[in-house]
Amino acid sequence: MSQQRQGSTPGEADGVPAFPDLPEATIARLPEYLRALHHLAETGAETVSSEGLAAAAGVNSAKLRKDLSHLGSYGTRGVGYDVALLIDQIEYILGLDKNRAVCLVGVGNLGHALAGYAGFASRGFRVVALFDADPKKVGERINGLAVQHIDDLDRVAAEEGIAIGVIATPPGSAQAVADVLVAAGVTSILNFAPGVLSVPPNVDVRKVDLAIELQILSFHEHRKASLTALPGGRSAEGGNQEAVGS
Amino acid sequence: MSQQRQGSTPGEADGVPAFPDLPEATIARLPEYLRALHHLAETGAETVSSEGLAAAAGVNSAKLRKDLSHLGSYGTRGVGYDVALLIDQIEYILGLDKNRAVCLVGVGNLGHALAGYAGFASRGFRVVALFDADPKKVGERINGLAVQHIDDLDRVAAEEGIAIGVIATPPGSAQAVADVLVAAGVTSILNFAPGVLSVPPNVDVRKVDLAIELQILSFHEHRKASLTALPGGRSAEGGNQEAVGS
DNA sequence: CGCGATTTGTGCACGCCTTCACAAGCGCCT
DNA sequence: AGGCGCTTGTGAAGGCGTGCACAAATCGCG
Ligand SMILES: NC(=O)c1ccc[n+]([C@@H]2O[C@H](COP(=O)([O-])OP(=O)(O)OC[C@H]3O[C@@H](n4cnc5c(N)ncnc54)[C@H](O)[C@@H]3O)[C@@H](O)[C@H]2O)c1
Ligand SMILES: NC(=O)c1ccc[n+]([C@@H]2O[C@H](COP(=O)([O-])OP(=O)(O)OC[C@H]3O[C@@H](n4cnc5c(N)ncnc54)[C@H](O)[C@@H]3O)[C@@H](O)[C@H]2O)c1
Repeated sequence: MSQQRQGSTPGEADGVPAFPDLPEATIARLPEYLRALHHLAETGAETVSSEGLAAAAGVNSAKLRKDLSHLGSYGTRGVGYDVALLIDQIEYILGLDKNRAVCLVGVGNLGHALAGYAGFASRGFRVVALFDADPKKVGERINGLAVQHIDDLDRVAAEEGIAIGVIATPPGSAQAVADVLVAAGVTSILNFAPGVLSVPPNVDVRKVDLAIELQILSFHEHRKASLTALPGGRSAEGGNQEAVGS
Repeated sequence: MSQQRQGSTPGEADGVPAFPDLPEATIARLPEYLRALHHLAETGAETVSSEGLAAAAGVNSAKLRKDLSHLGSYGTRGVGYDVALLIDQIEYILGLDKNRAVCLVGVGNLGHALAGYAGFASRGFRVVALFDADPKKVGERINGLAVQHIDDLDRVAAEEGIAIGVIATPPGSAQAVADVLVAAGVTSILNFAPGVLSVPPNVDVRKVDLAIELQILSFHEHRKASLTALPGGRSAEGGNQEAVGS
């Protein structure tokens, strides 16, 4: 009710707590901090300094402090951050305490691997439904979950309260599947099919394209090769030489 | 004008052509332009305007023009860009004309899917070797390629000239595998295991973490939910397609 | 009780990236 | 041949993110 922009503590038992608008870059790093924190917690650490956590997450310590400062003051000067408390905070901000329901569309080569992936459940998500358009796939059970026909998506999504959908179909079907998901009320999509999806502005799309990742790496290979080729004149590329630098 | 070494065509028979240092953000988008261009080429388009290509790639047209301008002037004012020429240009810059050899380590749930993925070959990469530490997996054939023991990685990488490695092992093994790859002369790594890899500065690492992607989506779900819970006001303005590549 | 060691939180400056707006260039039509 | 419409390429401005450097805050200890 009294949600002023000055609300401060998010753990507030006030129904709808103040929601800080974090920079997008910060949001993208929070999951990495969270993973590092869980790892620390398992090793028994109770507190951690910004320096230590930054190292575990692979970032600059100043950046980490600034990121964490955006979600409130949860550190103690001279001591560090309380690991358990920080985990709760980040999980709250990311909305992971909701144990969100996720559905997966396209149980092919990749979808099969995703459906059996334990890393989802351990990080705050429940895969509650699998869909495919191929009648031969429907009924197949993966990890105790039966593949359903995509025509049932609308109904199942409503029943299970699914807000996040994962697309693992061929590129040609991705837009159609996205349309089905959106029509079913899904407002977040993770897309593995190469290509651009068109969705309403209230729907968030993130894409994962392995070929793009490899092509970026390839660029740097190309760049590195052209650099090493400059001084010597060796036409590299193909023969592999040992690591230079430290 | 301000640049001194510029204007060199890629097909230059000069051995080592000038290599423009593109902004990292531009590099990350080139693969998306390339995919869109291939799609256009298949539909028979000979030229495309910055507006049209930008729409196909899901970006702003000014951004696209600036990106392309970094690799030279390959457009024609009043007409647009020559599709075939631009494809060649981008593929050259990304080093895709080399048809790079890639190896995959960890033929488990995910690795199996990756090994059978046709999207690598069609986008400029050859998966030439599969490795695993499990004796039961060694010898298994996937897509005509036999799984080899990771102890052979060093030898095979040298034979095949492998510069790019993909890690699909459990997180606990990822660092050890990275060390093996680096020792074998691999200078680019795509890592699917959650966690931070430590590698020499001349080695590039890109990571793909599905849980992170979902958690970012979860944050936006949380944000959207808290907005609709507030008294009226602004409905989410939301970004369209955002792709934050690492 | 006060002091020094330690670590957080942040003001600030810098550089990168995005976006706008428009002059320059090109082809086509008259 | 000349003008007109279209599109590229780019200067400039603004915004965002990063990293430095330091004051403020806290704890432990004498
Ligand atoms: N396999 C990989 O390692 C890999 C890696 C990166 C990206 N991808 C991408 O992921 C997607 C899936 O790849 P894959 O190898 O699993 O392909 P696949 O052909 O093995 O599986 C696709 C599945 O989607 C189903 N499908 C097709 N149209 C559908 C529709 N309209 N509705 C519901 N289901 C439908 C098919 O029945 C099939 O089961 C592709 O876009 C591919 O480019 C795959
Ligand atoms: N399965 C998925 O959909 C999925 C999704 C996202 C991320 N991941 C990540 O990808 C990785 C692999 O996942 P998975 O489900 O395929 O696991 P998995 O257990 O099915 O497969 C792992 C494979 O790696 C092999 N391996 C283990 N140690 C090795 C070593 N030192 N050298 C070589 N090979 C070794 C194992 O023998 C096994 O075959 C994990 O880190 C996981 O977190 C998986």
